[in-house]
Parts: sequence; structure tokens; C-alpha cells
Amino acid sequence: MAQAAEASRFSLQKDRMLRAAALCFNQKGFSGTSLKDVASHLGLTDAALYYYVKNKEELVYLCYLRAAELGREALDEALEAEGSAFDKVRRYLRLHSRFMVGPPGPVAIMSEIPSLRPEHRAEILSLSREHSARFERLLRDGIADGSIVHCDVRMTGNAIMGALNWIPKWHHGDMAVAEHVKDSFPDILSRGLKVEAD
Amino acid sequence: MAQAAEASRFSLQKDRMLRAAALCFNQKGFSGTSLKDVASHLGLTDAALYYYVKNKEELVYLCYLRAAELGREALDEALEAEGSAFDKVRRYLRLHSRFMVGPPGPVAIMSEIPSLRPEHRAEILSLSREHSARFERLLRDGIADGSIVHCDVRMTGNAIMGALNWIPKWHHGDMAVAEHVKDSFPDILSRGLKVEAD
DNA sequence: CAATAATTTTAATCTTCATTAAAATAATGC
DNA sequence: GCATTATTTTAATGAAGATTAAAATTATTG
Repeated sequence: MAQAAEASRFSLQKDRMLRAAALCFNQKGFSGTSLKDVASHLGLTDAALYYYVKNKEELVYLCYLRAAELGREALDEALEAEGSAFDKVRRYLRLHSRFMVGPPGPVAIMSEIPSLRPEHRAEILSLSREHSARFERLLRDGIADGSIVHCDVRMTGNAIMGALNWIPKWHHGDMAVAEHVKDSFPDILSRGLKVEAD
Repeated sequence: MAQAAEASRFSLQKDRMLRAAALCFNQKGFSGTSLKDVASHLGLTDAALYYYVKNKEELVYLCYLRAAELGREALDEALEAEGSAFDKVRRYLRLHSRFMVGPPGPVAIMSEIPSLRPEHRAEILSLSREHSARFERLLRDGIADGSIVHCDVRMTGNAIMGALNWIPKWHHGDMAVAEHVKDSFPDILSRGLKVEAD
């Protein structure tokens, strides 16, 4: 957490680097992108990246850390909102969708966990599990307060996260599509949770 | 289509190879898996794979072709079933979930489209688009016959495909979890589509 | 069993890429 | 302007891994 919070204090250049890296990783995967790819997005040489980062692995690690931070913030913000648990879920979906389609955006989440070094992998998985647990707790609250349909919170959480994580695949840089995704996903994903007012 | 249909006629060994390849690609991505990785699953040398396939790219291509074939079959079978469009969607979700968690399974869908050579990429994307179109048509039918909630069929299709495609990430070889996923996803994903009988 | 075809291996080759060290350039504070 | 610090480049190095060709092995069949 402490580390994630610090991510925002990176230098401007380092920030640009992480965005470029996330972009590449999303498009071509970890092993598929060379440091040259990332560097050329910044008008730099591959070797220059080593000024900011110890090695390639650390680059993905920082991307994940950033993604975890954004996810956590979205959930934090959603939980603070007024209303039923269902309303909070909806708010979270809106916030999450928004940063998933975000412009050259901060960082989108990719599926490169296996590429991480064991310690980093453990840390990221732990952050991810914590996030899931918080979300599942929210779902349970909703079932309790009657605003969310009775369901298997673990699996429902997985389904929703899956749909969200896949978002970067739908809009291939097309911002019009991205906007549309951002606007419609929250509805679609939450409709199945809503307890119909009879 | 003709090619996809032929996939079933591969030699036993070639079949095993494709399964092993799909497994590896799912775990470590295209560039992340070496031919050695795939070969060692079969007790072979990396060079031996070249007997079955022209190069590494063709390996992913064939995996995708297989996946497309399975997806199509699931949809075919679902469409033949009795009942409302909603029932057909549910049936499709069940079939699709099943093969997504399938044992060392035929092939699970990965996100390595960018790794394909242009011609192959075009072919696979076209198959994928065709599949989406058929699914969206089914959703529209459901809206028309009143069994499915009014919704943006494009985005709803994307959300559902995203959730399905992410399935291999949830169960890490753990078959108990896999079974559970298979059993609960259809419910979860279809609940949001159902028109409540009042 | 001999002959032919099917598989797999060994042993190169060649390219791509991460990584490093040393040198060059730009920025900044004094 | 000078000294120091920050940033980037050039030029190696080394390893990993795809690919190939030729040789060895195994299976099939007449």
C-alpha cells in the first residue's frame, strides 16, 4: 500500500514510461514487447530505460502496482458514496470502466502475472486478492441489505472482473468505442445483480 | 470453415501437440512460451515440432482455429435447442463455459491475436466477428420475442465474451474450482438478461 | 526380413534482445 | 561560467530461442 501510494510521486518522465510500457504490454504481452518498443514510444533508446528501472521485470511490476492503486482508489471512492450496496457497486463499475478505457491511460491491467518474479508476484497477487475480498464483501452487504440478488459472490466477482479486464481488447485505440464501452458496461454488468423493485 | 472442420482430423500426436501448446500459451503467452516448453509436455525435443508445423506462429494459428471451431459448435448446438432465445443463450453459456474449463482441454482462448501473421490474423478475426454477429443476432431475437431484456447487444456480447475468455485465469489447473466456474457462470451471466416473469 | 515411409534427435546457425559499462550531453545550482 | 548532477547514447557482451539440415531411430508393409 505504501508503495502503491508512492507511485503517484514518480517523475514525469517515469510516469510517461510506465504508460508507454502498459500500452505495449497490453498490445503484445510481456515477452512480446522489447524495451526498444517501449523506448521508441518515448523517443529514447532502449538502454535509457535502465536509468529509471532496474530491469524489464520491474517495469511490469510497477505497471501492476499502478493498476492495483487505481483499482483500490475506485473501490475506495465507490464505498464512500451514498446509497445502497447496489449503488456502490454501480459506482465502482463506472469508475473502473473509466480508467480501463482511459486515454493513453495510466495503466490497464494485463495478464502477465507469471512473468513477475516470485516476490513481486506474491505482492501483486496479495493486492489483487485483497481487492477481490473487498468487492465480495460489498456484494455480501448488498445481499444483506436486500439491494443485490442472492448469488455466489466469489464467482460473481470473478465474472465481473473478467469482463472488466477484457475491456482493453475491445477498443483498439478507437476512442469512440472506448467511450461507449465505458458508458454501457456499468449497466450491463450490474443489471444481473439488481433486485427488482416489484 | 473448411479448415476449421478439418482440425478434427489431425493425427493423434498433432492433437496432443495443440493441446499442450494451448496450455502453455494460456499460461505464459505466445512469446513467453518456448517451443521447448511445448515439446517437453510431450516428451519430445523442440525440433520435433517442426515435423507437424511450419513454425511457431502456425502453432497459435491452429490453436485459434480450434478454439473458433469449438465456439461455433457450441453456438450451433445452442441454436438447435428448443425454447426461447433466452434459453438458447443459457445453453450456449453452459457449453462455452464447459469447454473453457475443460481438462488439459482441447484449447482455451488466449489473447495473442497480435502475434499472428497478417493473413492468419485476418482469418481469425473474421471468424471471431462472425461468431459475435451470430451471438448478437441471438440476443436481438430474444429482445424481439420478449425473453431477453432490452440492451445494447454489441456491448452485452462483449461483456459476456470477456467474462468467458477470462475463465482460464481463475482456475489455475484446480479442477474443483474449474467445475464450480463451469456451473455458476451461466447463471451469473444470464441473470442480467432475463426478463422477469411478473 | 527388406524396403520404404514416418518420427525424432543432434548439432549447427542466426537473430533478437536484455543487460552493462563507459562516454557524451544536457541541466541546474552556485 | 564552473562544478555537479541528471539524463541519454554508443558500443559491447552474452544468453535464449527459433529454425534448418542431416543423421538416427522407429514403424509399416509387402
